[in-house]
Amino acid sequence: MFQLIKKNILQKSNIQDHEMDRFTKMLKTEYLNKNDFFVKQGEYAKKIAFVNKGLLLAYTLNDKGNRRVAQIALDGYWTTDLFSFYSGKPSLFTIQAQEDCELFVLNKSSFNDVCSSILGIEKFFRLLAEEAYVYALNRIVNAYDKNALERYQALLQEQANINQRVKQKDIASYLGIEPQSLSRIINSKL
Amino acid sequence: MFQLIKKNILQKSNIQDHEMDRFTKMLKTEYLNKNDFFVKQGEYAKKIAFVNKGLLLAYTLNDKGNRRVAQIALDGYWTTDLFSFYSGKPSLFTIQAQEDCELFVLNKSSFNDVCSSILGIEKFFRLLAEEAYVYALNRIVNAYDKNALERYQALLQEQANINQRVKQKDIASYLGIEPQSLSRIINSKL
DNA sequence: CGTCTATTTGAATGTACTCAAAAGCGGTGG
DNA sequence: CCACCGCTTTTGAGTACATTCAAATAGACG
Repeated sequence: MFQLIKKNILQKSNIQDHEMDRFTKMLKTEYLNKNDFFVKQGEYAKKIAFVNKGLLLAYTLNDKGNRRVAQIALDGYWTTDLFSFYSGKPSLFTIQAQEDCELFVLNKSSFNDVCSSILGIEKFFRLLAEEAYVYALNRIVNAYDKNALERYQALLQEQANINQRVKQKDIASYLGIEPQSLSRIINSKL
Repeated sequence: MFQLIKKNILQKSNIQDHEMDRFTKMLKTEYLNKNDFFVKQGEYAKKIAFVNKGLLLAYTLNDKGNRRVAQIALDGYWTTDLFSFYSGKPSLFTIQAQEDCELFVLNKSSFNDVCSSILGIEKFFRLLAEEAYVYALNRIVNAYDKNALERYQALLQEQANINQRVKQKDIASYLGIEPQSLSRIINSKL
């Protein structure tokens, strides 16, 4: 049941078996149906989720009322509105299931508990956040220095099968372009 | 001597006085002259620095050989090439002093030591990374949904005096535009 | 003072956007 | 089971914001 999350954690931090067991006992399994919300923009993110199976998108509504996809969370990813989760302020993003999902969830107090009481878990989440930051910083640089085609190709390189699971318009949004533009890019490459 | 860094840490994590003393004893003070390098792209980031005084820029060279400024580190900021520091691989960014700097520095083993041995320091760095990630994610969304003028205004809002310390061309680079464009933006607002 | 770099200004260009509409696809109900 | 409806993707034409190339001016540093 917990193979994926255990593997995920052990990649970054050495956790003893008995500590890992204590950790997994704190997890609550939650199921979301396609289009269900994990958190809505403006509400409060009280939980953090490991995606054991499924797919969620984190997006904001921009000035024109369109989605801007900030994050694509596939199996093996952690997701929440981190700003809200950790500041207690309203969420900046809506996080919505794009497929039926199986999540392992920690609420805020469980999260704080496991961080402070289980040796190695706080370190795991530090490394997770650092890695996410490194990745985000590179997205910023690419947003400015790469054109839409290059960004699309780079994404396919990382996540070869993403266009089989994520709608083209959502990939476009994630890449910072309009769906029409991505369509043109894809159909003019020949 | 350590007021600024103590304040910085206590904002995120409760650290006992004696632990804080142990922590500050691990710090090495380093001075950089203007234009000195903290780390160069392609080399190895072996240290992480708290900027007690001064200003550094982190940038990469893009395909055309131009700087792309990814990060502006003023007094009170932490900086390093986090990717290199934590993976041991070559740096993606060059970090260079733009003013004479006073830094408090930890090498990798000191950093790992203080994280694992001082209660609250690992938590501090987790929260620091999480906050940086949240900030970066918002920069991505703004890169895509705001135009150059809006991004410039938002930056001035956050860091009102940044244009007195950072060259216009470096601000332009940080905002993802060419120096000519920022010049036009500034001089056509009237 | 002279040189090098930064900033400003001009004109032409290009990438992606906007508005618009057609075609394709998928789910739902008659 | 097929017809319909809504949403996604494609395609076209005109537009806009920022870029590129170019050159002049201003400013900083030795």
